[in-house]
Amino acid sequence: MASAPARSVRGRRASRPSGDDREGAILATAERLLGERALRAISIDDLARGAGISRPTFYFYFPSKDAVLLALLDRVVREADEALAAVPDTLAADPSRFWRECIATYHRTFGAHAAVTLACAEVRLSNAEVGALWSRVMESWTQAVTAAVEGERERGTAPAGLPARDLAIALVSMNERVLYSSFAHDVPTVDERDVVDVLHTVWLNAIYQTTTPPTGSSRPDR
Amino acid sequence: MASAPARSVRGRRASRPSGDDREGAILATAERLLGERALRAISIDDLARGAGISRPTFYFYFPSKDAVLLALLDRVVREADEALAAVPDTLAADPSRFWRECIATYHRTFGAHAAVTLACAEVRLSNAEVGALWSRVMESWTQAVTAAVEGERERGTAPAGLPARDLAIALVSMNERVLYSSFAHDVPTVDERDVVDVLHTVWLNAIYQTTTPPTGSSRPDR
DNA sequence: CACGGTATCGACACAGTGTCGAGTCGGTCA
DNA sequence: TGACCGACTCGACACTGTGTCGATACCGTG
Repeated sequence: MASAPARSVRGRRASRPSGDDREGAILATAERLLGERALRAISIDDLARGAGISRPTFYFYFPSKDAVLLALLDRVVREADEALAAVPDTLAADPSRFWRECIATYHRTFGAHAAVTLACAEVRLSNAEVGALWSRVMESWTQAVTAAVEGERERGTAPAGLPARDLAIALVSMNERVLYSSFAHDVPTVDERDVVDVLHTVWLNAIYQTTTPPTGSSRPDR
Repeated sequence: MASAPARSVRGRRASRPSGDDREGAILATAERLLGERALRAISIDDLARGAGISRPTFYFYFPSKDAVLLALLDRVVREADEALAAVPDTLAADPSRFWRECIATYHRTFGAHAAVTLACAEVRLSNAEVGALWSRVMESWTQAVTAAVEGERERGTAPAGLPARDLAIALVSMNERVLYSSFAHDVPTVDERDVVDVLHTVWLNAIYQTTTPPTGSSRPDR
């Protein structure tokens, strides 16, 4: 949906770099520059020059600077979806580990593209498309958590309490914000090495209302 | 020299409005326009015109658009500080009520200036001064919670667990994000009427690890 | 080889920001 | 009273960045 418009197959090996090369070059330049400064401090001219083209030519590939970021976010989101799908479903056997793995996976994936994540967190407030994709991620994460919590309650593992969806929203929101602060080195922030641990603990308390998780935490040493 | 007479039409009023009037007018215009659209869609010319002055004159009062927002935020923060200081310290007698009142106070105060709050949440990512003030609020809120949690633990009311500061950061961050979504009518979001309730419950679980709060909630009906 | 889609850029129009210098105005003091 | 000062005001300018348009070059295909 959010990927670049599917153009017909472009010319093969030619003396001139193909459009796909250019598109990739713009994307690569953008991610590199985002590591140095904020998107708002990167002009379209910077992006174009970095990709070896002129500013008007940039518009042949992307309608705006934000569209480049959207494409970048799209890649990261896809990566996160894949990584999350690869998390083994140990919810029944070892719920603590399951929640921890999910949280750690988000942390790892978005942390690996912190520059893009940070830029998107800012742009999503002003750009509807980035905002929509971001919301979609939050929503799907929320739905998955809601379902898992309801499952645990049916199994009798977790006690009843707040509507599962409300609880899920609160927890997912907390993760977003805490992870963001951690990537941005915001103040106040949790020590980078402890974030996953801290979030994990709050999740368990909120879902199971118990100090000691149902089964031992995979990293109880702090 | 040889100034055109047609040019000096302005300044008809008997007494010129004072600088304070202008400053207040700019602030008022800004808060009003922020209720209609985002800061980025408000030009300095809009602000100046709204205050009855020209664009260059705007710069006599504020160095930039962001500075106006900073002044606005400063007022809201002051208001929040006062409101919070007025919350009765029932931590020992009725902890549940105490936490609820604190959360509700933030919700009420910032909610009363949702437009300013929303604008600041966006600008703080790009403007260092707004960001610093915002961080200061987060930090002081965090420190207060940290101290209260430590107090509860010493009293034996709350069990040991996560370092109090880490727990505080996680909870305060959650509040910020959930309250923001609520004001912004973001997706996913908790129903406006339930936000305080939901946050309150998660706080109690995280701090006391118990389903039923130490003493009855002041609004258990949902 | 000419045709058409792909790709490219110079030049322009435009919106917004910030600054400068030239003023106006009301009050103070010699 | 009139020279002066500081608060206040704005027209005009310089600058930066965005987005568009029309002209043109390139290249595989018929």
